[in-house]
Amino acid sequence: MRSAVTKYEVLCDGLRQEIRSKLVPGDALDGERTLAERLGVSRVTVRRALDQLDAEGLIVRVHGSGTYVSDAQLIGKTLRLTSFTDDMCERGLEAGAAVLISEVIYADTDLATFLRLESGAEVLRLRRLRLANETPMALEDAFVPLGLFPGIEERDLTTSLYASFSAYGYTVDRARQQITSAALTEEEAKLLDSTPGTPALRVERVSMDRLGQPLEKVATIYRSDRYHFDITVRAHL
Amino acid sequence: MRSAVTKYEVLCDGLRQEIRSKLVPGDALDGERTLAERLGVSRVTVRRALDQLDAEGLIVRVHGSGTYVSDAQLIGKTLRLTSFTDDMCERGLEAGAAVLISEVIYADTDLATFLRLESGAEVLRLRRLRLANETPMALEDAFVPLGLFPGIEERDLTTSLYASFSAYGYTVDRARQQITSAALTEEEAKLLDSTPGTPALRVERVSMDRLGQPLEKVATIYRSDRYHFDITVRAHL
DNA sequence: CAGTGGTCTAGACCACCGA
DNA sequence: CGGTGGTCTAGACCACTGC
Repeated sequence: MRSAVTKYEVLCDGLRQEIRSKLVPGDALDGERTLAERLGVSRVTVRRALDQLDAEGLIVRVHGSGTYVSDAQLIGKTLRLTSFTDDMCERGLEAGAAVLISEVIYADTDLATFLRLESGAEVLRLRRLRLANETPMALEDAFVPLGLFPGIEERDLTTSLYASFSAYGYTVDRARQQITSAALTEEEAKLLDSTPGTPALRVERVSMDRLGQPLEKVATIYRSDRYHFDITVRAHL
Repeated sequence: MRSAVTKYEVLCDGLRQEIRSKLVPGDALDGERTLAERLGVSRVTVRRALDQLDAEGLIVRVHGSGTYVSDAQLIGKTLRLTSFTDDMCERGLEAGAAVLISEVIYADTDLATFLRLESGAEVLRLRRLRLANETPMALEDAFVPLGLFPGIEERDLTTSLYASFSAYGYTVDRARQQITSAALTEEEAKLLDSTPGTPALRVERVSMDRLGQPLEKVATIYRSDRYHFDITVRAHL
């Protein structure tokens, strides 16, 4: 847990707390000027905090009327990028991974393009079975450039890759995902404890840091009876 | 096209233009103070515009160094809620719809919960085949509360429902989507010009306005060989 | 009409980067 | 060190809501 440092972060946390504990959906918050005075900050700072809560969907601001607590439970929080591990945590399950293949390969032109490398560059290929409470959920093929993460193949690969990345000073900021569906092959079905031909979700993801540097390319097959995507998308940008 | 009214919107558009036309990824923008002076606005306003572009992934700000154009093409634009019609437009295809069923039904408890109605309330059920350039892409079942949209069943239902909504003063602000996969049934396969058992993407969506009022519930089956989801998700928030 | 949120300003100080 | 972005302020005016 990192503590908030800026005033608006503190304010945000405080308001979140207040909303969760004292208020119910539909309740009005204090006006911006009132909040500013009560908390000893400027109105601009209050607004910045409220902007944040608005973006999170916790509050609704109505021009000329006031600021209200929204139906938080109706607004899925997901739209946020999460790792498989976080994902399972949120569902109250324990994430695990069994490493099936861990090998150093040389990027073909296709992979090199995705990861912005020269073709032939060294890449760790990591094939893992992802588990939730010991149950197979997904089959994952990750490709990680060794140029960025030298020696990563020696680390513990049964947990979140994102955690390992941060040991090298890289943080995943965003990811581009492509979601399709496909029938399970015989091998996939065997590993996922299912039957061949069953429809499954196939997700290809390229994760990047804040500067757009690709950190990994992952292809994952999810058992669609055990996993689905829950996303909230917004219109205004 | 609606024209921008506020200064920061104008600024945003101007900067977007400049980035697209004069600059390439990696180029530095003018400093915030320089921009403010050049454009005759305050620095706060400049920052607000830059915040916007940052959120869109068009620029990268580096503390102590400067603001730079990011690799725009690597950052998928989608994360924005789009209607099928918009979606097809963006891909350069012409969207169409063939109405298969249009009937008034009474909400069962399940549907009533999703749409926040009392069970038994009147709802328009609209089953449509969605087309792109005449080719079947998806099969859609939409449920629209007639209490909010009286007489909507008399309107042109071969285009975007979202457009009809705005005629009633409602705008879709966000939607909660659940993405799974399923095998095509015989009926679905027939309509989609495919074969039964083929894996397809199944999306359930509840669209809401800014206040969280549910406007429609839609279940859609996409031919996964012709359609996939392309989304960019972000970590920070 | 008074009170709300929305926009905008001019100026201050801090933290960080690179020469 | 100077220049950059990041945070914060006090105060102004506008647009909208609801009585």
